[in-house]
Amino acid sequence: MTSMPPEERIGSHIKRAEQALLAAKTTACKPAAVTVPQYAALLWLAEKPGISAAALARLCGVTAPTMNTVLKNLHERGLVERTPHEWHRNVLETRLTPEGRAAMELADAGAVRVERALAAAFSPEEREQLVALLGRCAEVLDALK
Amino acid sequence: MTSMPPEERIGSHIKRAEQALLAAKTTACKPAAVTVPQYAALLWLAEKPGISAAALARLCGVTAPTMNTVLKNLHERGLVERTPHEWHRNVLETRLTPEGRAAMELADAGAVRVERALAAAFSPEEREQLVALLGRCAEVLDALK
DNA sequence: TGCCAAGCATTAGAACCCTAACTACTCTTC
DNA sequence: GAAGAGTAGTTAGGGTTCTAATGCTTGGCA
Repeated sequence: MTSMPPEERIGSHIKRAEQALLAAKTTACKPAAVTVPQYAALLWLAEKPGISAAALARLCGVTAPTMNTVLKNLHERGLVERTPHEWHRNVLETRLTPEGRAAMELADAGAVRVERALAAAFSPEEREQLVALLGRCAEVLDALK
Repeated sequence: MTSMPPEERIGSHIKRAEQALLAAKTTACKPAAVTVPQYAALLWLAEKPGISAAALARLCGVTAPTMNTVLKNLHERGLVERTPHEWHRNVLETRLTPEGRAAMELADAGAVRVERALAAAFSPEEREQLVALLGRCAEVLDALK
């Protein structure tokens, strides 16, 4: 009595691929003892040292409170340090510690391995198609908001 | 110093599409006052009344403890009922209540609306391509496990 | 000068999701 | 009949995610 069978729902295929991706990245990040969101934050921090938590949240596609908890966990483990900004007393500048950089590089090696394996499964044209089609998905769904 | 730019990572495009999908479905489920995972559980329960929580978890692609918490929330709100199985005393049969069915139908209307809008953005050939490419993604990533 | 909008950080509360571990029951096999 | 395998349910604990709300600082504007 269902109005639309699961197989015909494009969303279920997107979700399935994303689940597999998350699982693969989780195991890839395991040697570094960080989670996937933690790795994402560390990766952006390596590229933009001293960024604010709010800006980092935007880059990672999460909300500020979410990034707050991620950074809290990273800070408790000594992977990042947070120092007050010179002028904007309210802003905390976040940076990688040496341990944080090491963890990021270890996790990145695993993540890149996953990405390379994924990319290797497609021809350059297929890759381009896939990215384009996914982009249109995001566009349509965002417009639906 | 990053080994691979984000734009070249197929995974980031998959994640982006999935995020947009989740956001769209979340708003679509809002009139029924259920979350997306709750809607997924209700949808399968409508199709397979009396299913066990473990089997439902497998259908929804989550673990048994996760489904346990989802069902607990649904049960507290009176959307599902759970009765002991006749023979297998250990099994709890889960069924929709009338309120649960109403919520499912309301949420399903919104979810189908999202799926139709998504499908309308592609030609039949493109749709087929997208599903095939996503399937290959899941396959490759699962093999990586 | 003083007010106010904007941005940053944080807390609280709810929900989801996982792994790990434990308990209970059924069914098969010896 | 009894041991073991398999399945179901649950608890515990850590982590991520959201919305809503609060407090703080800064900079623009009257």
